[in-house]
Amino acid sequence: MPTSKKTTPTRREELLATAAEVFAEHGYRATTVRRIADEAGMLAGSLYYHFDSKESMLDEILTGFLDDLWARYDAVLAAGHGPRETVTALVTESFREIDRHRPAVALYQRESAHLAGNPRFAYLADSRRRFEEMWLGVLRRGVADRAFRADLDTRLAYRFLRDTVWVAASWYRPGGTHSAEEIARQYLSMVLDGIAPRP
Amino acid sequence: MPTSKKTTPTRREELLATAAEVFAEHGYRATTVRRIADEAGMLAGSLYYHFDSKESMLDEILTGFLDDLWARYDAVLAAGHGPRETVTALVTESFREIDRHRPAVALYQRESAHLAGNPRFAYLADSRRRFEEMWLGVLRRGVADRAFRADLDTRLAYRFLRDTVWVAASWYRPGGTHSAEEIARQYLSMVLDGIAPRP
Amino acid sequence: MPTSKKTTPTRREELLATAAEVFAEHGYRATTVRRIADEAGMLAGSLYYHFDSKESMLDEILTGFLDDLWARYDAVLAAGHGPRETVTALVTESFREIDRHRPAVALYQRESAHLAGNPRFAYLADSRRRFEEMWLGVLRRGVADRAFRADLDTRLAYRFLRDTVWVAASWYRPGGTHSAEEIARQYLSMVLDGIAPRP
Amino acid sequence: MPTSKKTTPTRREELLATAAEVFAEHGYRATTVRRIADEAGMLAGSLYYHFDSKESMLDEILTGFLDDLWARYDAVLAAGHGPRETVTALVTESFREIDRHRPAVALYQRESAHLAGNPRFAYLADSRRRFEEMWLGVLRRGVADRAFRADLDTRLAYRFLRDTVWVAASWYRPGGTHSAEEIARQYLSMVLDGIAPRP
DNA sequence: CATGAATGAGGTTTCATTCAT
DNA sequence: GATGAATGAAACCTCATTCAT
Repeated sequence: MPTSKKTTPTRREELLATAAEVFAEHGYRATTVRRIADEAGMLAGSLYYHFDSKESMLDEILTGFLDDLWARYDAVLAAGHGPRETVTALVTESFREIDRHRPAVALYQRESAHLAGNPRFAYLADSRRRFEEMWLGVLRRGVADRAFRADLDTRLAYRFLRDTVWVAASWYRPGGTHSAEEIARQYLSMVLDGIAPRP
Repeated sequence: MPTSKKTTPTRREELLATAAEVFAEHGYRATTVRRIADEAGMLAGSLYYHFDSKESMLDEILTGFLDDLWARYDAVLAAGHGPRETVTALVTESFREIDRHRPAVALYQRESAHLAGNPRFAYLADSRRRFEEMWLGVLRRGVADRAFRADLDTRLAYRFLRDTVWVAASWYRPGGTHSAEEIARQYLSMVLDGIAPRP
Repeated sequence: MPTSKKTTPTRREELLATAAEVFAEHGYRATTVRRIADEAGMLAGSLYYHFDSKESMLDEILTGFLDDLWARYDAVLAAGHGPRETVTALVTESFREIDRHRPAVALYQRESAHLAGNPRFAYLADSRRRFEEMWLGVLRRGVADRAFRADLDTRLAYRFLRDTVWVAASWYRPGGTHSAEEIARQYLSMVLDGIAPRP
Repeated sequence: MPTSKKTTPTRREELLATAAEVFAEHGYRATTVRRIADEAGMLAGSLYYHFDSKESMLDEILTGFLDDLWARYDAVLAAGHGPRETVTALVTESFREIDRHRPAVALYQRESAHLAGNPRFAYLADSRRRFEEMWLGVLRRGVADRAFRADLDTRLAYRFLRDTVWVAASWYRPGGTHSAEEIARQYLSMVLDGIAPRP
């Protein structure tokens, strides 16, 4: 019986959620601070009572998402499952994360590549590296254990998995016909077993 | 009447290639006309001798790419292969297109969603629709023909394929270790047969 | 009967002292109300319980300083000394004033010129005029009395004295190696007798 | 027949002169970019074709002045005069500099203290140090040579001279009744010999 | 007395675009 | 074909000030 930790969100959190939504829809650059303020029912200047800059909103949105994501990934990795189960759990957690933080994930997908050059967002490159290590590790172990095909190009498979999962944030809508878990199951069946029928 | 077909590229074409490169790297909004001009070794104002506007550069880049792409897709569809072969051919052509027009593809991937609302770029929504119809048609026929698994969620598989292929434009570099055809083969083996070993 | 004459300073006075310090350091314009409030350990809005506006703080600081200064100058002038003694007394009182109200003096020196146009600060121009009259009077009397050199350009000497004294507020720090009186003595010896040795 | 080296000033130089004028009159902070542009007969944004920022205008004005000043001071020092002549020459050059670069000097006087903390303006602190060394050197040599009084407090005299000279920029107007050289002569007679008659 | 939150005016800066030369 | 200079709209941000609590 999980007691909801969610107390009433602070004004900051509300505003960040609004900002994330708009950023995700139009892109960071194309989003004006005025637009966010409009959406929040205040004047553009008023946002600066809560945040230092437009960039710091972006920063907070991305770190909030990544911190949460890694906490969950770490829990999965700590469980010590076999490769197939680990892939399953990681993909499932990823789709759950899209469910929880859709705008942040879409934003991350859209902007992280060119933000990574900015010192303030160096953690994006760090995260990307951990990501790569994590997936390559799981995939290689899977190949070694014969959980995955021996001829698998793990680097390519890593990119394939990474992209496939996160791009879903661009079309996924919480409360749609499929739950995050269902989408994860479908994706996994394609990735693990392919779309061609097994004999 | 010197219509240059594939001989030396015109100055326009050179400039468009430059613009596409910069757009792809930084995003359309974040790219300044001055930056494109710098890269082309001229002043910002001088670009307006060649193009009406920044938007018209974007337009020309995207139509150039889509016209080419559809010509090739249409050729594949006209060949009348079976579903598995058609998927194979379409995916292969897609990766070849990334090879030929990488910046344009990356740009398309990044910007098409929110450009679609702009009347000038209505053709993006049209293209997207044709895309969807094409893929859904192939996939459904494949399920009917038992070329693909009976339990395949074709809408989800469509998104999966679409995203998976195009996102590759964000990391693919022509002249890397894998040719476009090799990457296509690897992707197809994952999509068609999965990463788990077949019994 | 709590009229605080010179006992514990009221909160207003404390806040004005803080404001004067910050104004003097960064200039009036460059000083934000928030900065003053920070320094005073409160929020910007809270200052408005004590003062009408940022400008009224400036006003109070400047009038406080000028009222005090003129009371002292008037006492000197009323004493009816000769020119040399009067100059000595005025310069000494000026340095004492710097000692007592350093931030206010620095502020006055820095801002009075362009504040003088503002009707609210018309008293600055008045004060400047009285200043000029006072000094010119003393210097001219001194020349007439042969207390000062016959060839003295009194207008130039006036500016020289005025500037020389007040600019000291920008580097003087109370509690330094020299007392106000000592600095006054040194200044006077330079002004009255020059830095070259007297035969 | 000194051939005027002054070719027609570039647009940049014209704009800098305008900016310096306005900065000097109202202070750097209180001066809006729009005000400068108005004075120059253009729109605020147009200034950014010529300069990176308001700060870079300030920077260029100050470096232009200081470079010129030091070139002249260095020439004086290189001449190897005795202390009294050196002081005379330095003060005279200073007043000439006020004549040439009045707004820049006024600006320097008004803003250098609090700009010095800004890394971009570190050269202000450097210049101030060289200034101090130069003056202290001359004064000490003068005391040793008996050109100046034995009891002279050289540190105090340095400040006295420094301030006295530069503050004149706040009231000096080129083309007034006194030439720069005349003012210098008067100042020097006060500083060197005092305002009291010599016996 | 003080806080937290907001306003609104105005500031600096960016940038696509124009145009005479 | 290209340059140098400018426009003008709109962006981000600052800050004195207000006010309910």
